Parts: sequence; structure tokens; C-alpha cells
Amino acid sequence: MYEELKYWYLRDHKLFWTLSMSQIKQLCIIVGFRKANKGDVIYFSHSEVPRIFLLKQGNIKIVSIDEEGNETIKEILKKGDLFGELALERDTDVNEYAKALTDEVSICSFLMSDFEDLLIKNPTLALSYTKFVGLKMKRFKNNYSNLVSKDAKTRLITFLKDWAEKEGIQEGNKYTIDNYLTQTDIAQIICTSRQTATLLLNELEEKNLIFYSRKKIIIDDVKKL
Amino acid sequence: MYEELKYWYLRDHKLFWTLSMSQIKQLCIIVGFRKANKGDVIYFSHSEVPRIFLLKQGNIKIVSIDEEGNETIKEILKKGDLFGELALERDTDVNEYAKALTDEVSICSFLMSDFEDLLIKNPTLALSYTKFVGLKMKRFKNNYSNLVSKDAKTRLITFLKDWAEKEGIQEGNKYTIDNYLTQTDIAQIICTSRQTATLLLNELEEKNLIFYSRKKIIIDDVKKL
DNA sequence: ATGAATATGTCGGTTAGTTTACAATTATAA
DNA sequence: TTATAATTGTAAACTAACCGACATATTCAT
Repeated sequence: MYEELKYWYLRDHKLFWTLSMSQIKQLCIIVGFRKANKGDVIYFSHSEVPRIFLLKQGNIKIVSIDEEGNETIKEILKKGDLFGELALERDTDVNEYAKALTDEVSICSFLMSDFEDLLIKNPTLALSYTKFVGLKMKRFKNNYSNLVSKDAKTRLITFLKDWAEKEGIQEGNKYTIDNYLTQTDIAQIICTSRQTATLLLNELEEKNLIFYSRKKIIIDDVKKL
Repeated sequence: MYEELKYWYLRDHKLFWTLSMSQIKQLCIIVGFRKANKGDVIYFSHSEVPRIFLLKQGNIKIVSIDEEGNETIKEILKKGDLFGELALERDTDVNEYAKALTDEVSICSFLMSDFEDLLIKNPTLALSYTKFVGLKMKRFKNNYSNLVSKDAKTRLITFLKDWAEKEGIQEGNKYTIDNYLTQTDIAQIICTSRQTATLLLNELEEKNLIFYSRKKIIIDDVKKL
């Protein structure tokens, strides 16, 4: 890949904003690059060498499988998000894979060890990165709390609001979301069965709180939700 | 507090092992110190200035309260553990407090901003710290998975095993744990009702898999559990 | 265009775990 | 020591959500 391109690939990630051009040049350690289409599975947790991945385009879900074969959706990632060995510690216990939710997914990657070297050289970047990991930790903590103390309906509504806020197109209190998830996906995200998710979505639609289709979700008034 | 003492306070935390004496001297930024006894509540999330705390002695639980007043136990901490603004980002949303589970709890603290300065100066420490936060994130991720896919009984057994491994006195496959938790605590940790926890603990005891008392828990054979 | 595959809709039966309620036991403080 | 508070034990009614089963609708590949 051209050096210039590599530069811009990292440049537009928040984490690297504080770095100068030359610093990023050092970071031009991208060693992998791949594309995928909807439904494609991208294994990464058992890759030969630990890596960090950057999702350049499209949406993917990170799914983890435990010993008994239970699949949990850990995260839904969008353009610009990082995944892989973010904790900078090889982890052979977890078994995760990514699945493309949209077409034209593109992902680049660099080696965890290269990234570590870079962090050692750039304390400011190291600090930003720590905060970034800390934020991710907080999100998991929060998901956990929701699961403990909120029922499925509340979790669905919380999820829809978050989704709208992150990716929806806003017009006053109205949000239009480009829906790349199936109801099964949504069910897994909010940790309920597909049937319950279907039921709840239809219930929200009946009350005219949302409009649901396979392509779009429209929230008429977030405040009413 | 004497400088020397401050030094040793930090010195025996894993995170600071890699630092030299002089580096730690710089870190001697401990500005707070307090003691507590069983049952005492220590508020920290809304302290005037964001801090990081180090539990020097005793055991505490970190409890968070949401808008509706639901209390969730986020963590049980033991000697040597850090808590507070670990994500290095002030967070006014979460409302957490610590509660002493044992007598003779002692806690020291330093300012988040001082710690940040130190990380900037010590890239190696920054990297260790990032890994430390990453590890914490993984633990939350793991808790979450357990909650999603395992029933209360499995969660209890997993918890007991973890606890035994971390703090129990081992003799072959037998573990003796100093029990500073009530059944209500255990219930909250594994996210179930107190009654269910009681039921399950008694069930395990009837099957002679554990011996339970308010002071001690003995696991006769971890492999059978 | 057509059949196969995937996604959504709907319905009871089942169940793990909650909730309420109260009794018994153990710890704590006066 | 004794009263009071906290913890543990137990049971029945209740419920949110799961699960299996099947129908319908939509998408995709050939």
C-alpha cells in the first residue's frame, strides 16, 4: 500500500489526531489489509501474531463463542473503530470472530508489538490510548449494569436511542437510522431471544413510537421513546 | 506521611515494579490517606478532584447506584487493588461508592492529574498501566458473558472457584477461604436474588461440595465443584 | 422466474428466578 | 445480659422471558 494512503488511514482516527505527520509516518506499520462483504466471517482472535485492527469502512459485529458454543455479540463496530488485542496482552482464552454486516467492509491491521513500540516512543499517544481503553471498559461496565437491572424492553429502548444518537440522521427529535441489523442481531445485542425482540419491536411500532423496516428505522420522537 | 512510607506503599503494587526508586520518588504524590471499619461507606466518585485510590489493607466492595436506585456490586477489591478514575477521564455520570467489608481498611490516594503527568514521563509505566486497564476491561467483558449465557448456579460456582483461586489457602484440591461476604453480597455479585443464592449455597453444602459458614468457606475438591 | 435460504410474525407451554412473607438464627450494642 | 439489628432459611405465588413449533414474508442465487 502507498505510504500516503496508510497515513490517511490512521490520520482520521481520533486517537491519532494529536500526532504529527512524521509521528504517524513511524506508525505506518500497517501490515494487513482486507475486504469483505455482508455475511463474510473474519477470524482474528487466533491469528498467528497478535494484531490490532482498524475498521475503515462498513459495519461488523464482534461475536464471541464460549466452550458450550453460546454466541454473544460483544460489539457492533462502525467505520473508524478499533478491535483485536486492544488490551495489548495476548489472550488465547477468548474465541472471537468478526462478521460483516454490510457490503464493502474494509479492514486494515498492524502488529500489536509495533503499536507497543510506538506507544513507548509517544507518551502522549500512550495516554490517549489508555483513556480510549478506559472508555471501552466503562461501556462494558454500563452494558453489564443494564443487563442486571433493566428488563428487555428498557434495554431495547436504550439500545435504539444509543444507536440513533451514534449513527442516525437527526431532524429535531426525529432520527432515521440506516438498519443493517436483523432482529436476531438486535436480540443478541440486548441479550434476549429473537422472539422477544420481534414482539417488542412490533409493540413499539404499534404505539407509533418507531417505524421499523429491514432497511430503515425511524424514531419519530426520541423524547417519547 | 513519611516519604519512605509512601515509597513502599506504591512499591509493592505490581504496576510499579518496573520503576526505579527515584522514579517512584517522583510518584510520591499520595495526597490522601484514610482508614475505615466494616460497614463504613467511602464516597469517592463525586469527590471534588478526580483521584485514583489504592487499597492498602482490608477488603471493600464497589457499589454503583443508577437513577432508579438499583444497587449493583461492580467489584470486590482486596489489598493492593486500585480504584477510582482508572479510565483517567472524569466521569460525572456514574454514581459509585465503596463500602468496607472488613475492619482495618486503609486507603491512600493520589490525584488523577499527578498520575497523568507521571505517565507522560514514564512511557513504560504508561504501557503497563494500559495493559492493566485492558485486563480490567476483559474481566468486565467476561462477567457480562457469564451473565448472558450461564445460569445462577454456574455463576455461583464460577465465582467460588475464582475467589478460592485468588484468596483461598490451597492444600491440593482443597481451598479454605476467609469469608468476609454475606449471602446478600454473594447474591449481588453473581446477580441473583438473596434467596436464590441461599438456596444454591445450601444445595452445594448438602452435596458436600462446600462447607459454608459466616467465617469460612471450604471447598473440599475444586475439581468436583 | 423460481426455488432455496433467510428473516419476521405469532402462539402457547415451560421454567428459572423474583417477590413477598415470615421464621429462625447469629451478631452487635447498650 | 438482653434487646435489637442483621443475616440466613424456607415456602408459595407469580412473572418475564425462553423455547419449540409453525406460518408468512422477503431476499438471494441460479
